[in-house]
Amino acid sequence: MIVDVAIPVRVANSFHYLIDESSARDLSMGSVVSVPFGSRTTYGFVVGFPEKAEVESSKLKNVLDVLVANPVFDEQMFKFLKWVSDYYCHPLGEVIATAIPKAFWTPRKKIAKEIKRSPEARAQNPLQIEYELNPFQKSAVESILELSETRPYLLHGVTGSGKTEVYLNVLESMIQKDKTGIILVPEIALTPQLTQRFSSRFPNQIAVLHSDLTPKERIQQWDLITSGTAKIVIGARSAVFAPLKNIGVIVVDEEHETSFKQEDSLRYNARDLAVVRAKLLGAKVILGSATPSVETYQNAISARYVHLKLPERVNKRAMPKTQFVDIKDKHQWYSQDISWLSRTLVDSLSKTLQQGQQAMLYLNRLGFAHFLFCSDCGHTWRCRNCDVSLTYYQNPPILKCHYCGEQKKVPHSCEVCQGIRLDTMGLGTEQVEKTLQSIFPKARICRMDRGVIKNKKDLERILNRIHEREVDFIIGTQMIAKGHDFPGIALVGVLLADASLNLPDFRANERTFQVVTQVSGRAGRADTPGEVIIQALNPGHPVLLAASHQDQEEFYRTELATRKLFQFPPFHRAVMLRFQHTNPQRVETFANQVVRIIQSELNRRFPKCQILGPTEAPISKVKKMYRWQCLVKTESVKEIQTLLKMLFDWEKLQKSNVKMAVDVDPINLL
DNA sequence: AGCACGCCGACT
DNA sequence: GTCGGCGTGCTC
Repeated sequence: MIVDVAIPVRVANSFHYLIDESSARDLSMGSVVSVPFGSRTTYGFVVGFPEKAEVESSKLKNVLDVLVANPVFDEQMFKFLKWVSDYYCHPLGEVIATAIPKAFWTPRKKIAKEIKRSPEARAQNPLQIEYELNPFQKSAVESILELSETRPYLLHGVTGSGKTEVYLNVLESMIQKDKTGIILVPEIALTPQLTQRFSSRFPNQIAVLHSDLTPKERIQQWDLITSGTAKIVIGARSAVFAPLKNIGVIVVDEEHETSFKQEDSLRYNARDLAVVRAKLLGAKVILGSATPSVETYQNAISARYVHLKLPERVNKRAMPKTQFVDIKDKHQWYSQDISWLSRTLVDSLSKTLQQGQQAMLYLNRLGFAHFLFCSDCGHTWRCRNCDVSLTYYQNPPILKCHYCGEQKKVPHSCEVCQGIRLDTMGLGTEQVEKTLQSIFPKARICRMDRGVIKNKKDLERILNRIHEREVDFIIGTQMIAKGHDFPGIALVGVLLADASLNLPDFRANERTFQVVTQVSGRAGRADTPGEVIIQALNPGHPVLLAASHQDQEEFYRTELATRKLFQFPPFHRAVMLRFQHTNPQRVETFANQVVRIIQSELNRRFPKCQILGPTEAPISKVKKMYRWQCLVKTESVKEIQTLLKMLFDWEKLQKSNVKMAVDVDPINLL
């Protein structure tokens, strides 16, 4: 007999093997087998039983062993995995290996009989508070449970409007109907509160999957899922593949977050896959956000999705008051040499401190300063492997590359002219902390960024200190914008609000709008409305105005008009082709060749498709590899797929050793 | 992705 | 003379 085996390698096709009838009897779709592959032995997944082989039968080798006879995926899951493989143009074997990692199906010596609880589940709160749903929440839940509706839902609610409570109620109803659910969150290690709320509402029925688990914990959680003990899976993007049976709903919380996109190997977007998987299963899918992605928003207003709104904060907390400071204006500066901090903000900080309240400052840059330079000759320190400047850290004193991680000691003199007058430029969170500490010597200041928070424990410790009011000022990067519940923030300051508006990325406006809205939403307490101060070079920028007035419709209207005009997503689909090689000449030549071929093919078959580039990538060198890229834009997914299939043939024809990677629906254009 | 095969530089 | 560098090509 012949079996079709998908092997986790970077080769598009699957491979045929021979197996004798008796061994084949306990084999089925989804079994794992061990096979000879070239000069080595590897494993693969059985994906078919073809009548006859496509290659001459003398070439066929025998299956060596059946590793797992019991299928590791069922028919429905296979359909999904196949879809993923086709859509992202990624080898099926690698897709399966990504979805169902080796650790989970590798036969284990003893299967734990007693059900072990995850740390999250153990920390359950026995006190279960029943919340009264407000009318908006109530009607959202009813609408989602409406059986005849099959479209995805956008649950669009301002910060603090009680989206989680809606998820909980929907889940409750699903569990009653003996169905299960998946909750996808961006970086679960950073959202202990959400997990706790679910654990206390559904004791002993939760499995948690995220990157901070030990291998052992991970397997335990997986066992909870496959054994049917866990009815609800909470996890980061890979949880979209969770092998739950009878899924009734998939929730994507903070659906606009870019961390749902995997940026290496199989470049999938878990939010999009949630929609696809739910559709294949006939399950409900809920995308929740206070600041939906432009793609999702367009789907909602065009009625492809059901648009549910939660316009009110729970307990009717007032929205914060916002004021802008024009930081170009020297009169606004706190002092002559501190141009990034305004008197207005310092005054408000000082008031907040006096009143015993907490303030939060947002700046999206790690370290002390953007780069180090020599005041004598102008030399700047850059990474040897990547075409970027090295970030200057003061504590401990190092120069570090944010792309490859390489670091070195801070020099005392210039490596070019031996001058010793070294200086820094560009602001980072370390510097903000240091400066504020000198202005407010008594203030208790903490930083929240990747520099100080390495894991879940660090985060929990800092969150606890904030909750216990052991901290007055919190300085942070993106991390503070991400859905943590800070009950006592009276003041929020955004230091350089327009820094991110000028990135070479068609989503620069969207990102800025989202982060400013989200950070602003942290301000305000149950009893007092909060205050937001936005410092910017161009404080009148419509994106900042829209974010501060919470005038969302205005933002989406203008942004959608721009996207339409320039034929960007969501009106056109995009595929990024990335070329990499250690030799800059060869990448350039190859990228140009490929683009020329695509261009002629497009002219002939898909005149509406267009191709931009090739251009050198904005970060032209990373880890010693020179990077070129081009962007293909098309109106239909089908065209994209046809195009990509052709591309693979070309790639083979070229026999080039320049690496070409395909990124369907790219998020990161750098 | 691995892994082997193959053709050029510095070592006992 | 060999060890090993990584460029190239293939895997049912």
